[in-house]
Amino acid sequence: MKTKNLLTITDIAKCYNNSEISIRIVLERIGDKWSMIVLLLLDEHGTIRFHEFDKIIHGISQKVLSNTLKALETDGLIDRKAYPVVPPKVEYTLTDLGRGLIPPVKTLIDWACEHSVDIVAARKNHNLNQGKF
Amino acid sequence: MKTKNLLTITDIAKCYNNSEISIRIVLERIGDKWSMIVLLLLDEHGTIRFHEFDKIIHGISQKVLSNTLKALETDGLIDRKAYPVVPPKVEYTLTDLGRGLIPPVKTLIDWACEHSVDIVAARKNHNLNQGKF
DNA sequence: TCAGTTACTTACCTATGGGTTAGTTAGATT
DNA sequence: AATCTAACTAACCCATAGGTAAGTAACTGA
Repeated sequence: MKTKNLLTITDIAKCYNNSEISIRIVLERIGDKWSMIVLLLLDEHGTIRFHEFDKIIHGISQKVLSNTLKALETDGLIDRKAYPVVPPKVEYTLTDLGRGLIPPVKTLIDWACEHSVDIVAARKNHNLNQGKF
Repeated sequence: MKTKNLLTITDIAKCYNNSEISIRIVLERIGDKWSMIVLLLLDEHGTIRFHEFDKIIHGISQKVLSNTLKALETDGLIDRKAYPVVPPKVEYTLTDLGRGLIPPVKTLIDWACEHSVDIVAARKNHNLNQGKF
């Protein structure tokens, strides 16, 4: 049997002059439930305070919001500025690095908004063929 | 106190003439550990058989590979063609829908390969400042 | 007859993401 | 003295993603 000359994911990544780690790092950071949304909102608003996020992102809990912001900050995508006042005031903004991530993310979202209908249709169709529903 | 006129994620999505559901649908599909990698490999190779995936994707288990492929097929991103032979032969390819997803995904990966270094550096720096390590 | 091949499933387990609710801090305001 | 506010943290729980190991189906070739 002739074996195809298969490229591994590492090979592909090497074409991009980098290892598969790069891909994983970014996927793990922004592939979660809220990170992309936080980044997009910051891009729209410029600056957002903690309790503002809490209000405008429907369904996120304070704990998870806190975790998400902390992770994004740790990875240099957003900036946290705390004012020494009472009650506390903390402002979040995009860093340059985070701002750079916006275009690729938007490209993805553009596709999502155009094609999520197709995905849902395919899903429905597939389930019909499987006799579900 | 003057309240800012904050845009919710729904508002933002509406600018794209679509609901936040679109975003979530796509994020949930390709935000997992392996989907993007499978799509990229299919884009590179055109056609891949099950056990070929098994070999070229380092670290994926047969169960998870099976789940991933099934999910991508259900959502119309890849095509599964089974030949009635023994031992079995099954070929996976991208659908038109799946092929369309490649450019946005690559845009993201390009960014990842360029900037994962910055993320890692930020992470290290942050941990140093926190006195960790 | 028995091993080999391919594409899976099945049973099982663990780590983790994310949710809920309640508590804390500390000065400003009433 | 009591209450309010903003930004969290802590304790707890559950569902699920993903991993391991083993099994199955069904024909081929030795």
